[in-house]
Amino acid sequence: MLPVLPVPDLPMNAPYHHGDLRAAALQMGMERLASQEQPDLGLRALARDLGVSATALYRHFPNKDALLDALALEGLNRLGRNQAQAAAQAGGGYEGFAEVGVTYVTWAVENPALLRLIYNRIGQVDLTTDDPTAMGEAFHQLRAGIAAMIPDEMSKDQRAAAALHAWSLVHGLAMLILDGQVAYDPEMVRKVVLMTDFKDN
Amino acid sequence: MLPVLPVPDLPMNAPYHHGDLRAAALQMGMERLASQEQPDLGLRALARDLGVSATALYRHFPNKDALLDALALEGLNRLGRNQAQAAAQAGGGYEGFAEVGVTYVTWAVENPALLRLIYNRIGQVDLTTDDPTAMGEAFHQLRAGIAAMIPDEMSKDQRAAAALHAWSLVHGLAMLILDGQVAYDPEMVRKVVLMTDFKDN
DNA sequence: CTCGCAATGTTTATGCTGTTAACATGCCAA
DNA sequence: TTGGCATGTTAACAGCATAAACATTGCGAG
Repeated sequence: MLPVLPVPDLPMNAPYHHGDLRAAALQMGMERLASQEQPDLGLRALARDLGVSATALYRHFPNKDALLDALALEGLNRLGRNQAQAAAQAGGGYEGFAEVGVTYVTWAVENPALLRLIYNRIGQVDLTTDDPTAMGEAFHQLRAGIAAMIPDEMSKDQRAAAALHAWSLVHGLAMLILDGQVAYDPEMVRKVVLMTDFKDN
Repeated sequence: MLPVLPVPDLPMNAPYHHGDLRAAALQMGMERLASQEQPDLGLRALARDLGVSATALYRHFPNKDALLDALALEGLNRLGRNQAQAAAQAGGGYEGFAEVGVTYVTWAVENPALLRLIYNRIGQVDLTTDDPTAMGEAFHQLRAGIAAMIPDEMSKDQRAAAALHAWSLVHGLAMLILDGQVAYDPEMVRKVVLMTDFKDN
């Protein structure tokens, strides 16, 4: 009794085969990226894991780049939320500033392929796409999250320089770690981040 | 009189077709990298430009990765020499430190594909290769060039942290510029680099 | 001087990739 | 109920790295 019969009315059991592929592709793509180091995906392998034909994805994405852009945008939103949350939780001043920086590096270490994908894709966004401002908007949010920790009493130019300094520092440190040039160590990250001088030069 | 006859003893006139391919491949590869943004090479295109068959390169390199590794190593040596020269020319102290940092970013802006190739390749060097220490040695030289500008009176730990800070900062800034996140401006670079505080925290 | 071998280059072939076109299926609206 | 549109599949193409078999060249030993 209680046989498991296929219910055609409920698309939740089979969400993609005749349901919401694209969402499934994006989710599977994110899982793939989460479990590997390099941001190389491969349409055929992805379709195979989805139990779908290789060319089915072309009904939902014009090409591979569009799929990767969508994944990069999702990753960028996650990163932006992560930074905003860290900025909100952290106290003000120098200590909080370091906390946000450590958060960025930690996220990068935990999501290497996603971080790489974000910066790989952002450089070559086609502004003629249907949603041209999405990427730029998400990056603006990331910058805002970083800039939130800069002391208020600084001049506008100084604030911009400080924000760029902070971004460059944590991004470079993250990249060096991801590329295997330096081992990840939260203590070391904090120490390195705290070597920033907000005084005017 | 004085006819230009083919001198078979001098391989300089036709260096590759029956001469020194491999050297020609590396040279052509470097030229290719110098004239483009992305470090994607393509064996077939390279062989075509060399006027040689697609598979001819396999007589001199076990595979594409080996070719790219060789190019990355050459690029790393150039970068290391560039930094060493800058460290030697620059005065000591804070100002000289900034000069070396600006030099790194400038070189990266002028050699985008090469810088990307270096950091792409270094992460996955196979230590079982015939020359395992070449890459590590070149990177050690680069680190030494950066560390040369750190004040002498600092403790060993502080020196290490300061060197890592400097490397992360300039590398991250260079990457953000190469990825189109921030426009290149030498003044801005110098200002950002000078926001480093060597005092102990 | 010549013969033979090793180094070097070419041709052919294999399996991978992204991508397109032609064909099939299924759901929803008129 | 039926026609059309969204979605999926199959077949095919070009380009990629790579391997195997074949061709050629040049150099060194006899």
